[in-house]
Amino acid sequence: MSLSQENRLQTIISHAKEYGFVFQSSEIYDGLNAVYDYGPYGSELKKNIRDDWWKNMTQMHENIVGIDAAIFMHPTTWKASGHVDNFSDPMIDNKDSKKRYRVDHLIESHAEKLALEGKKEEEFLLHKAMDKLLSKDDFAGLKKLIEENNIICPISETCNWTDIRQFNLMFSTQLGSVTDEADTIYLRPETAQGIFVNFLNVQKTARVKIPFGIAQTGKAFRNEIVARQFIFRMREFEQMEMQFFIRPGTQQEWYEYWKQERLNWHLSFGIPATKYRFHNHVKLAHYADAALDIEYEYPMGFKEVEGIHSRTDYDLGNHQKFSGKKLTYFDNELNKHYIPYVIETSIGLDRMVLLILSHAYDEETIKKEDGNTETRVVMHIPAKIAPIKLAVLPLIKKDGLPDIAKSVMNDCKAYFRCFYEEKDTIGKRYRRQDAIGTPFCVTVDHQTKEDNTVTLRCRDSMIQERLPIQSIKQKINEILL
RNA sequence: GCGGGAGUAGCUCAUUUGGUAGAGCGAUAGCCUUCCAAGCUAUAGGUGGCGAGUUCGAGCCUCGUCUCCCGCUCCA
Repeated sequence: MSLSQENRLQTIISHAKEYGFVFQSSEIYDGLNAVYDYGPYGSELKKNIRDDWWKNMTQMHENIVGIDAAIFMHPTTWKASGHVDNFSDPMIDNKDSKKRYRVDHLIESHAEKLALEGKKEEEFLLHKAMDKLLSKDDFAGLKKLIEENNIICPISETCNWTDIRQFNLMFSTQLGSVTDEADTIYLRPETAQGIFVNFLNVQKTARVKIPFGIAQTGKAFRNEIVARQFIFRMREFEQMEMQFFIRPGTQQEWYEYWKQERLNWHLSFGIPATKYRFHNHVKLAHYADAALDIEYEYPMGFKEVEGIHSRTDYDLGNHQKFSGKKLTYFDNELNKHYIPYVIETSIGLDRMVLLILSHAYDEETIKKEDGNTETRVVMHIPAKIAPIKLAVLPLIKKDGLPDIAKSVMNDCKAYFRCFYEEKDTIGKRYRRQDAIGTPFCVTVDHQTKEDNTVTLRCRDSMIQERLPIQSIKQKINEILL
């Protein structure tokens, strides 16, 4: 690898733009922070990854079924899930220590100090003022309260504060007429809740028995404080999630099972295992009793691409509580009702796209016949998810070669994505396909007219073999499976 | 959000101390070509991220703003 790591992400971003994988959103208007669009090849790649995941999770696991839930959900969903309470606190930063605090925590700790000093009256008044301002979301008033009480940062010991900002994880909007006391609804911050609220619908209609899983892919939205590193952390992103419902008490074994199963899926793309590692969570989220990340070594270091969470009965239990509807499962073998436990596998599709781009991008130094060397930019995208599977190329655009090539194209295009091109020299066309990760090129030459054979050129090895024209379709299909 | 760096053609960059923009690659059209980007011809493409200010004159100086990268911070 001739590229230094620090330039590598930048190089990949440039390549992704130049060859139609990823564009910045609304670029003609200077873009929108941390929002990106997928271009012609990027959207194919993303779709292929999604399809492969879907096939692996549903088709290959008989006890997993899919759903496609709406992005909008009843507002109470997010109270039950814990998102409303856990992720909407006003925060303030100290400009000297650069530390960020929850405003209520900061004021509370000052109140405690007052209490310790015996200043009960002041403590009472401070609490009262804080509660009043908090209930009105009066951030300016809260900041004034902090300054008037000379509440300092415990680290820098200064009172040099930024303005107070609300970090609400969820994007909100209004459903129905705004003048009509419309309810605030949220864009889902995770797809998982669409699965949980449909638990009984799915279980009964698909007639599945525990243990079973529900899979779903779809967009989720998080108003990240800091969203960066290209498509790694976006505010609008796509998740591929599966919630696996199990008997209480069996979560450890299923946790281990899915940990291995999911890693196997990653390795099925031919990516070296050394590029992956598990990271066990020490601090657990509010819903989990065990959690780990599957991390991949991106250009910017090991980062989470997928999470495996043991979510216990937290979600179903809370939805039962908030909805008043029973969400239990009757287990015939145990002859009893229970709220199932859940193991979740949750992967970021966009992170997976970046993973593949990072893995695939290569600048090869190759020797030419005249002894000089040159650089070949090639995307080693695993064949089964490559945007284009086969490029069909007439060696030159006369002598009837294009007609034969077009017939190959027409013969294959119903089975996998093909690309036809006759412009420029054959070498140039090969390199163009390398740059977008097309694993195979078929070239029609003059010999084709004599014996109905063509050459099949492999992207990674650059080796060509001569094959009967009729065998191409089947050959590519076999490799892709 | 704080600190640092950066925004000039699709990409990589250049424009000597301010004088109204160039190159390579790429793209498009055509010619030539029997297998790995470097033949020939022509064409397209930039209100220098955007907006103000200073100046006779701003890509270059000042301010604001947007966006990207890095570090810190945050992270279900």
